[in-house]
Amino acid sequence: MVDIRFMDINDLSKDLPPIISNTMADVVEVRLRAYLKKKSFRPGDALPKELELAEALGVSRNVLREALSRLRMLGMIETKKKRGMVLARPDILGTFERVLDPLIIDKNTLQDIFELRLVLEMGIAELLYIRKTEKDILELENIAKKEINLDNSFRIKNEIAFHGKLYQMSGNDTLKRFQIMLLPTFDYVITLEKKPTRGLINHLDLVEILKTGTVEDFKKGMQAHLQPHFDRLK
Amino acid sequence: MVDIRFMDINDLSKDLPPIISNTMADVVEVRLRAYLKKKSFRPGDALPKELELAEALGVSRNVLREALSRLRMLGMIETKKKRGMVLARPDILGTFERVLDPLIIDKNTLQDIFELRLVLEMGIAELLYIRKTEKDILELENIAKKEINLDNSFRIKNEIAFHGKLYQMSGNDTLKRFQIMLLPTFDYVITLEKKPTRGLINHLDLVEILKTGTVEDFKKGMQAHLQPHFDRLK
DNA sequence: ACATTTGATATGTACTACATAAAGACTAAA
DNA sequence: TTTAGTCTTTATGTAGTACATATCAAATGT
Repeated sequence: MVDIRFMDINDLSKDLPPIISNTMADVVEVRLRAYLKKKSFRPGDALPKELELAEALGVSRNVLREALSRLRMLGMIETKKKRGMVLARPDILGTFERVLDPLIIDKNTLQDIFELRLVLEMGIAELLYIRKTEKDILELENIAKKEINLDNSFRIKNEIAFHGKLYQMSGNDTLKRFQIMLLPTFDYVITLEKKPTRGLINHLDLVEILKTGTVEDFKKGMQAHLQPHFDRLK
Repeated sequence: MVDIRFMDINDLSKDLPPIISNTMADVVEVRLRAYLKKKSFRPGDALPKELELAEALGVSRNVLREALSRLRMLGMIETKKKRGMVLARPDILGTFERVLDPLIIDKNTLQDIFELRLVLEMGIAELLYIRKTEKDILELENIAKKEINLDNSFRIKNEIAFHGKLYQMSGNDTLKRFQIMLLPTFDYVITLEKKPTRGLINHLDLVEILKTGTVEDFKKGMQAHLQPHFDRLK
């Protein structure tokens, strides 16, 4: 027998996990997911109508609609007025952007995302060299040239343009669209650093490497370019 | 005046963007987002009650609740019985996992995600070397050792375990949780390749490099490890 | 055979009513 | 005074009904 007088609050919360009161809508949402999964609908397939679903699940149409609303927001289903509902192809990143957009991201997550950006830009070299074109490099160069003497606010925009172009050059749509997720980090950096820290390698240098250098050169260049940021990590 | 006979379909769709029949719930969702953003609530702050919000927006409580339900699902707000609260840490990836789970991802996206994985693993080296610990390396080694002779199905699990451990060692929670997003790609690879293609460097080699080698060594090692995959890209 | 109208139907919105849980106030006992 | 118990108030959760609206499909007219 355990003497409860000697149990501290931590042990207690460990033994008694908080009761998660699932609302009906939550349950219905999960059930619907399982249903879609089980019946393995193909995109475009018609779903039963709301009333039928509500009745089958034994909930009011209200509750069912709340659940449906969530799935619809995630792009998992689409509803037309009379057509009923069909299974759709969820736009993976579309949902992401919605969450991230108006967000007061807490500092830890922001830091996480910033690091994620570093990782992406360090790892993008191979794709770049597989898919870069003359035209792309020219555009990138134009972006880099513009930044010669810009004040701070325009500098950020140019940063975004440059690195965004790199993502686009990777030829990977999903990656490209990730930029939206990374946008907050560009401001974040500015607030972190007192004065613009510049690596040994700037954007124009990177462009030059893309033109004439090897993948290895580019990796080293990007590393040097981002070095100031890495130095701040711990 | 433009002669419509000479306008092709592209110009037309440009001038007449498709009508997106925003349902009230959609609008309310957006409005609520803007509201939260503007007022920049702190975590735990109480929101006006449903009736007040509904009245202010001029919609029924039903519609409002659909919108609230979505925000709740995204983790942007939490509602307790007597007071609605705003949550500051919308679980960015939590929503992701929900969408991705039962998903029939189309092939292009799957390919995109696979490439994303390659990019991440190529770029993770710096973080790893900043944060790796003896204990982590030991655990990683144990995972690598287990895979010596496994049949195919267990091999996938081990792949996942190994690379998952790498993500975890990066010390970046967001990155770690990305693994869930990447999981489908592991199967994807298997279906792509006829026989298990192995790079010149295997998992145990990578562990060895982590122990004694430099960051540069590890980058080269990872590159060699993933080379077969890069070879397939175009 | 084609264009128009009309009816049926499924989703969208509104409103009402009640259940339930939680916070706060109030009371009684140690 | 503090603690435990009860009651009241209140905001959310759930159910049900009614009607609006858009769309498909069949019926109708030319």
